[in-house]
Formats: sequence, C-alpha cells, structure tokens
Amino acid sequence: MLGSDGLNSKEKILTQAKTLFAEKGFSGVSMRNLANKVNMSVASIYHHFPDKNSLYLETVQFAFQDKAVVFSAIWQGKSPAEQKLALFVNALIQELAKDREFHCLIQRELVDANPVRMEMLAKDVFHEEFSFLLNVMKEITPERDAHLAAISVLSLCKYHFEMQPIRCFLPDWKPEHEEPQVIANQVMKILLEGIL
Amino acid sequence: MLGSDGLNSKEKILTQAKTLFAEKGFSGVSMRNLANKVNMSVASIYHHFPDKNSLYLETVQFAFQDKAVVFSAIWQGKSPAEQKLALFVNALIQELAKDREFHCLIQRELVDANPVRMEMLAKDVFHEEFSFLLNVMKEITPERDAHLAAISVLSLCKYHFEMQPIRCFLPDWKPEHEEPQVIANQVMKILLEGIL
DNA sequence: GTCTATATGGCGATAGAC
DNA sequence: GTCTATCGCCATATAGAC
Repeated sequence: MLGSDGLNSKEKILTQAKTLFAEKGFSGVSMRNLANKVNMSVASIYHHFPDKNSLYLETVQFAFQDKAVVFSAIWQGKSPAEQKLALFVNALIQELAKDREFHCLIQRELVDANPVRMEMLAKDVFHEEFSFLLNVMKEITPERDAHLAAISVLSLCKYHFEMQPIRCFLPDWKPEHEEPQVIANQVMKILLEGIL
Repeated sequence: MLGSDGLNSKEKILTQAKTLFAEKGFSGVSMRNLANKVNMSVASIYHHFPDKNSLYLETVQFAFQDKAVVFSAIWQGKSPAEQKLALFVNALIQELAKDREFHCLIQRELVDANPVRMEMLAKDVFHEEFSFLLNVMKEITPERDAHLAAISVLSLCKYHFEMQPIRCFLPDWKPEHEEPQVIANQVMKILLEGIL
C-alpha cells in the first residue's frame, strides 16, 4: 500500500498536484500532466478522485492542513501581546519562505476568487488564525481598527514574497533581501516605529 | 474603421481581452470565449494577432500603458518628500480601486512569474516608477534600506485589494474597509507612527 | 477585414480487462 | 487499484471565399 517514499497513491497524487497547481493554476494543469508526473495512468487518478475539480479542492485542503499547527503554539503561549505578534511575524515569514507552493496556492486562490471556495477557505482555514491575530492587535492598539491593522501585518509579510519574481530586476536589490530574517526584521521595525 | 464605441477592432479585442484575462487568466480564456465577447469570429482575431501568446502580451502592455501618466505629476512636483509619498499612496490606492482588472493582471503576472515577461515588465513599466519611489524613501529615511522600505509601502497599498475577496468573510470586517480613502488613511498612519 | 469550414491535437472523463 | 483503449468535445490555428 505504501511506496518507497512512504506515501500511498492518493498522497502521492496530492503531493504532485500541489506542485503543479501552485505552478500553473487549475486550468494550466491537465490530468495527463499530473498522471505523467506521478507515473500513473489518467484512469488511475480518476479512481481516487471523482473529477478534476474535487481533486483541486482536496489539493488545496491538503496544502493547508498542517499550517495551523505551526502558529497555535504562539497564540496559546503566555508571552505579552507585543511578543506574540513578533513571534507570529517571524513564523509566518519562515513558513512562506519554506513552502513556496503554499504561498502560490493562496495567491492563486485570492485572484481566482471563486466565491464558494473563498467562503470555505475563510471559514475552515483563515477564520481561527485571523481571530487570534485580531485579538493580539486589539490588545496592542485598542484605539486602532483591528481588522485593518491585522490585514496590514499580513500585507507586510506576504507581499515581499509576491514581489520576489520581479524584485531582483528592480533598482537597489540585494541578495540579502531574500533572507527571511532580514524581511522579518524590516517588518517588525516598521510596525514598531513606522517608516518616516 | 471605428465602431460606435469609438474603438477600432484591435482596440475592441484588447479591451475585452483585458477583462477576460484579468478574470480567468491566460489558460482560463479561449479564443472562442474572446471571439464571442467581441462578436467576431476566431479567424478575425487571428487577423490582428499572430497567436494567443502575442495577444496576451499586447493585452498586458495595453493595460499598463496609461498608468505611468497618473504618477509622474506627483514625482515631478515640488512638494517635500513626505508629502510626495502621501500623494503617491493616495494615487496608487485610487488607481487600484478604479481599475480592478489592472490589479488582477499584475497579481496573475506575479504568480505566473514567466521570467521573460517579468524582466520586460520590470524594465518597461516598473523600473521608472520604482526609482522615483526609491528616491523619495532615501530622502525620508536615509538610514533605512530603501528597497525594502519601498516594497513595504507597495505592500501596504496593494495587499488590501488582494485580500478583498476573502476579507468580508473574516471577523470584524466592515463595509467602510473597502473605501479607498479609509485604506489610504490607515496606510499613512502606519507609515508615520508604526502600529504598536 | 471578416467570414465559414476545417485540420490537428489535447482535454476531461469512462468502459471494461486484469 | 491499475491499466489500455476510446468517446465526444473543445482547444489553437489555418485555408480560402467574399
């Protein structure tokens, strides 16, 4: 039942599907491409998934499933709110740097903006994480709009990675700008002092 | 030569292509879809463009072509650097709010990350604008890394729009969070004071 | 510059043997 | 659970008439 990589067929399919969908998007990947990549026939894939859309949905859920664990330790900890925020920023940036495919999948989901998938993602994945961040922001700056502040924190972390493909062609770019630690430090500095 | 909308056939095709590519992406749009939308045959489109890829490239350039004009007045003005930054943030957010298709096309380009198109975009479109922003940042905070600071300014503006499809499902969202002026004020406040 | 008709191949999905 | 073979359709692109 398990291959030499310790994965059963379904997991093998999902792993490669994650790679392909992240790279090319839903309509950029054919069942034949995927079958090729996992060394199976198309018909075998259809044995595990009823259709391409279901496969895509399961792939997205598969890509998200281990992410919540990383952050819960931070939110459950006993640090003061400011420190929780710093730990979260660091952890998020590390996670985005480590799992590029995860990052690309989110970006594609947001631009495709399928309303059904969007609500599913919001409820099943983002709601809890966002609530924790929201509470920390409320504690830190009760006079501010916590929702906008939380989005801004996420912006500062995530957009560095979205700009990665083009940044290296822009003036004053340095290789060190790609290091997660450098990015995280910069984000925290802005959050602490502003930029002006 | 010109239709009742004042556009010739090529412009009509590019206008609808911009809408479709922004919504569905390159591989999500077929030549038949597009032909349908402009009330032409597929063959007629191929009279104006040699293939789908060229059509896509021209569409992206078409979508970008009027954008530089909006900002040059700000950079050329005689305001102090801090005020130029504030004007830029406002103008960028207004532009993103006004032209959603433009916003989606950028997001898709960044996630597709075709190296050839990326370098083309960087050189032809972003280089000049980014340089102006960079110079303003250097003047405002000479001790900071200007490249990272400039990216952070763009992050704060652009990511609010990227999160738009999911934000309304997240806790504490209010309709006013979609107003460009509210977003711009929030961005400037963070840049001035930080968040903590 | 626009059309109809068509060539050629890839697509998602299924039938049925092993 | 995996395969080969195949269906019916839609994709990009072209030929050639008007």
